[in-house]
Amino acid sequence: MKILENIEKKIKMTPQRAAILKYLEGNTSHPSAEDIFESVRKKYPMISFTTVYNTLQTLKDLDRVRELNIDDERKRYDPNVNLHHHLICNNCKKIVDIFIDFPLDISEEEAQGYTISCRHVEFYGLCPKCRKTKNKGQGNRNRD
Amino acid sequence: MKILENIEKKIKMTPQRAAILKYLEGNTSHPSAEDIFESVRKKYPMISFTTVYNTLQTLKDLDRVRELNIDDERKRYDPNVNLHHHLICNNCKKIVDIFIDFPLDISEEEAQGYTISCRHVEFYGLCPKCRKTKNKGQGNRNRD
DNA sequence: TGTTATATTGTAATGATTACATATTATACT
DNA sequence: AGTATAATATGTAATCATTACAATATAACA
Repeated sequence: MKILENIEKKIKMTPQRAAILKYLEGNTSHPSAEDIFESVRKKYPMISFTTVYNTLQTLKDLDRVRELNIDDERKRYDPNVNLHHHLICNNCKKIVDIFIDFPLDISEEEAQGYTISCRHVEFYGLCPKCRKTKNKGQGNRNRD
Repeated sequence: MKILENIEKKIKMTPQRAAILKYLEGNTSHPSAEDIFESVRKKYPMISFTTVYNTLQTLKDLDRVRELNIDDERKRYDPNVNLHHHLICNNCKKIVDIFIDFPLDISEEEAQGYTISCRHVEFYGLCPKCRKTKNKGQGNRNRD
């Protein structure tokens, strides 16, 4: 399901929300709240950071956005809520999707009494760009 | 390798560090910095939060501790640096270990040019205790 | 068009983590 | 054992992401 699909029926549509939704629709860059804020601000300079967080919360509640904890510095958001996994660059923090259905079933005993609701595989490594420029004093976050 | 093994040869040993190391050795509770601070403080009331963070940084640099991003509220630390995965309760944030070697190899194409250095599977769910007490206004972090 | 619930904004608060300057101390070398 | 010194501990302040809140504005619906 697309993030925008039928969303106007679920939430009150405002120009700010429309701009955030437009930015997120089909976006595979796994933006942080700040990324979203900075991008939307170009068209709506009056938008508030709080609105970005509020909208993300609303979208999370409606399962239209997934919050990722893979970046140790900030939360990242993914409008693709279908099952998939992620690969992050330890240097620039660029995240890419991994669409593989790994066998991750575990027994009840292994689950130690927990009821499991979801699974996520995180791959950590170095992206092609950072591998090339390693050992040159780099350490900057990706800003594609 | 145990966390304490040969560690005195690598770092300057102090009573504070010894207390932190003792707390971490064999600890499977995946404590936060605050957990460590509060526990160590019982014996060493003068210990500083900064010392806890500094020591954790030192241990990370020496690969004696692994920093976990699985809890969205705070970083958690694991003295077991051998390959394993984790299961977290969405309610109380209690984390348990999963010692299963899942097949997680991906092709070069699937890695999209990244050099992969490690893999981590995160399971999310509800622990037995929280499942029982659900819908009773609970929402509290685990404090075993 | 008016009403009203809901959203937006700006600012302030919070909470985790880091930076920094000063005081202390473990270690190595006489 | 005594001392030098490089590393560590401490306390406080700063930073950064995120959340709380109160006042204002507005989309949706009658």
